[in-house]
Amino acid sequence: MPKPRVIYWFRTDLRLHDSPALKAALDLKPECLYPIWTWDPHYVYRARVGPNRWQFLLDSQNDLSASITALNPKSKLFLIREAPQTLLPKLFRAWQITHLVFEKDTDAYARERDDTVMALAKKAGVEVVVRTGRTLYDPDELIKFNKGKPTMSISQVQAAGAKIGDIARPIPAPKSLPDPGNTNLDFEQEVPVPTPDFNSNQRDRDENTYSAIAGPNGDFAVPTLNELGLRKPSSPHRGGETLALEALAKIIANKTYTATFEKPNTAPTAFEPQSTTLLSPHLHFGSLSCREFYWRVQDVVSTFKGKASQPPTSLTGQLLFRDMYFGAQADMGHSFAQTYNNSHCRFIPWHLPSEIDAETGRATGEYQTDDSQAQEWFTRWKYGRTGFPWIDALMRQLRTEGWIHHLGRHAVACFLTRGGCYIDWERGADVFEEWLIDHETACNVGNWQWLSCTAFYAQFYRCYSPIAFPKKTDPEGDFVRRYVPELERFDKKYIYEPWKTPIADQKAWGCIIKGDGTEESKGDMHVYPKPMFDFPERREVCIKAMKKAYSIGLYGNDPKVLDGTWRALFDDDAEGPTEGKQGPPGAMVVDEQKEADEEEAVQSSEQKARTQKKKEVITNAGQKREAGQGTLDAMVVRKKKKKV
DNA sequence: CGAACCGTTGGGTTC
DNA sequence: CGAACCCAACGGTTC
Repeated sequence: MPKPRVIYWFRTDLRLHDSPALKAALDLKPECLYPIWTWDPHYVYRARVGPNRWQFLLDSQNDLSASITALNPKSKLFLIREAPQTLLPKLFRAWQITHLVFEKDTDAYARERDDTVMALAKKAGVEVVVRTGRTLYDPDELIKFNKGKPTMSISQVQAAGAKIGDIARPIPAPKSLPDPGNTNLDFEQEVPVPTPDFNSNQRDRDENTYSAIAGPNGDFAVPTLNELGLRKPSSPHRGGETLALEALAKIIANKTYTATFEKPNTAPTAFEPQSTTLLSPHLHFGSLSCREFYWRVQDVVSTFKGKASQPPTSLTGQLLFRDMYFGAQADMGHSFAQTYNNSHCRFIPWHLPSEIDAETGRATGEYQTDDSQAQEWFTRWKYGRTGFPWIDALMRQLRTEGWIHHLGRHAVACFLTRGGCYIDWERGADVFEEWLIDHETACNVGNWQWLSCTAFYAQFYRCYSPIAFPKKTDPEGDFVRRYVPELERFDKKYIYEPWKTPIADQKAWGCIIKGDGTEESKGDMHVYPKPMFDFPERREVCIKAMKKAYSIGLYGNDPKVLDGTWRALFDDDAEGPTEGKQGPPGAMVVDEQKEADEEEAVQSSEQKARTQKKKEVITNAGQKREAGQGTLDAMVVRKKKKKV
């Protein structure tokens, strides 16, 4: 038997401590171990990732690479710039690999990717070793012990978890690592096609990370933000296992905080420091193990002299919610992240619905602008110009720092969907995906469904007020003053509703409340927009619309949703794109043939204008661009035409 | 089977 | 000022 030559494939497990998969690799007693990262074009071009999360990823990779080198000066994180599906078979041959080891990943794309890679490994005679480590429980096990169904409530997770058994204690980081073998790459690099590039709006120059397979210096280095062509990151939150373990230690040192933490009682208005742990981005990239977190907390709780908090509100409870969302996503795959064809997501006729590729049934990443006012509200929401200081402060904090408090996320999500704009939760999820440094598809999508009352939660009459809610924890308005500095000098009486401020006071406090957020400040006088709608009025409209949608009771996989006949069930004057003749022909699907027929049949100039408007494609940045070559639209069109 | 109760995180009024 | 209660009312689970 030849001695094992092992590739350890790092993905969302950028750490050395508590890695069951890395332990499995070392247990093989390999002759050589290659710690690698495959620079996947799916992540570079297809996922929405802003500069702040890129920075966090590169931080995490660089820190891990340094830690590997500290254990073995010959080793590092070998970063190889090619899609894993084409790269790995070539590596198997070039390095005479016997084993491929990685941590299980149940994300929809990751499953497909790993299935492909496992088939290729089998073909190459390479043994694959997979270990669970990303969540407290294996999501597939959770489903199995939840009667084969997705975990949709925390009690289901707790019941299934009790059947699975104890959560494993963390594994210490290895004290040494085997040498890598030769690192020859005597094969051709397959350079990916960079279009469509969903991250083009994140760049201010060309992306150039595929210039050479082992990087511009041939040293397998982690790419730089410069190579990625990214705009400058603005977040103060930085990544890496070293920082993660330091941050955890600091939290654990405060025994009262750790043992009595109750999420609903933490303040979303707190900043410097924030009221929650901010460990979520480390959990996402795997620079912190969830079991390390769980047991360090549990050990404090079990020796705590006072009354400790309990799941689901306690710190460990937060990890259970994470597992719940993974257990839901793992069962539903791609359909989990969209309404269309989702068996567990309620259908609500929101504005700005996702465009669906009729062939695959999957969201294309684009959306339909059914209503110009909703589009304007969406853009104002995204860029923090709604005229509601609480909402705007949160969205500005999100954009610049990449992190906001969980309850702040509730506030902006409720406002965008069922409690204000009546805009599709998928639009909000897209923005969070782009800007959050802790973006985790399962948790992000799950929480957007929760807040929009389309899954996990149904009490839509409980609605967050952008005025009353922040007042509870921040009557002075310090949070708003920090992130909406033009209102810094406003009296606390008006800080959450500045449009009520007398003109004389507006002038005295240096900010005029007027316009829609597009107006420039004049001299030393700032301008802050008027609220974009009357909130109590919108709340009433939304609750009424939600009540109607609930009574109709469709889910995303209902035949009426799939074929578009849902329209007949909703009133023409209700919220949402419900107007039978004016709306897109089939559910959220744009049927190209029908669209073309309609175009030909256009008679009035009014209709003509509308048809032309539909041809504009709105990017995830809310910027209009021409639909054409290089867009996902174009790709889909090509695919369809080929079939015809 | 129906009623009661519960669900991590609402707002407003009353006491 | 904090706790208790109502508002108008969801689905899922328990009894």
